[in-house]
Amino acid sequence: MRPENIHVTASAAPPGPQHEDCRGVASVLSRVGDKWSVLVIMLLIDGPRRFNELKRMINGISQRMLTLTLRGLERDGLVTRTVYPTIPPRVDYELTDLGRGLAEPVKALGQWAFAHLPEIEGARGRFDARKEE
Amino acid sequence: MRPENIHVTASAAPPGPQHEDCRGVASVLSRVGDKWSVLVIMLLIDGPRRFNELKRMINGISQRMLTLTLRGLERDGLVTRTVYPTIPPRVDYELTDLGRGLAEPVKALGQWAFAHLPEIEGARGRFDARKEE
DNA sequence: CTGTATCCGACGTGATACTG
DNA sequence: CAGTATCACGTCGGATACAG
Repeated sequence: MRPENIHVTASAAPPGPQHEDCRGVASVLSRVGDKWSVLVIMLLIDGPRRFNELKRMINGISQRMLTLTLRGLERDGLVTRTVYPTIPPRVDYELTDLGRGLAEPVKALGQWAFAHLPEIEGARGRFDARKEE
Repeated sequence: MRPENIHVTASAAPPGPQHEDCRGVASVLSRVGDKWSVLVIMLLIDGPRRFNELKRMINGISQRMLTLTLRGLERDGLVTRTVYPTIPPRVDYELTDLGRGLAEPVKALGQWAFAHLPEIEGARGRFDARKEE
């Protein structure tokens, strides 16, 4: 997210530019669009998880991506990272209140998506079919 | 969006894999994460718009990206594209019922993001500050 | 006006190897 | 176990030029 000018948030019409809080909003939206972030949030909803625990649950994510995803979530204050200096080391990730708050609208969106999947996939099919003559 | 295995949707816990509708859900979520798509949807909420009208309203989007974004939305059945074979040509884009439906949870998410921007940016600032010693 | 085609650099992502 | 570092590759996105 590094666009320069955007003019929305819930506005419209030709009148003119609005604010630039949109950039911030956009950065949050893109986190939702991020494949792994949403997944991780969902998995953390009912309690803290360890690193490899998450890795196994997701199946298909690389170590690298999981690390980056968790860092991003931590940076945004959505999850906490607590290290137990035992050996072997143990790190727990847990949703913050903020994270749990975000989970709600995200779930709503997910449910909408799930409910309308047939329509969307149908539309895609028709669109694609029409294009290849 | 071409991951292979994901195990969520609203689930959790170690139990086991779920379905693979998640891939579909993920594809919808990534559309929301897409910077431009959400913007365009918001702009179309109160009526149809022409191509260049959208282009001007967004300011910063390239012609290419606007075209691609609109194609994507059209493909998913979220917007309709109607061509008036006048000269010069005129093309209107309008939200479908499905598109308007999607706009709702998206707005909810946008409002949450807007409301919690301060917290998030604060968290980011603290996180970044801590890292550079 | 509304696109499509091409070039090209920037970034995201997975695979792999190595460290505390 | 929980990361970091490096590399190689593919895609995304902007700029530009051109077409209907």
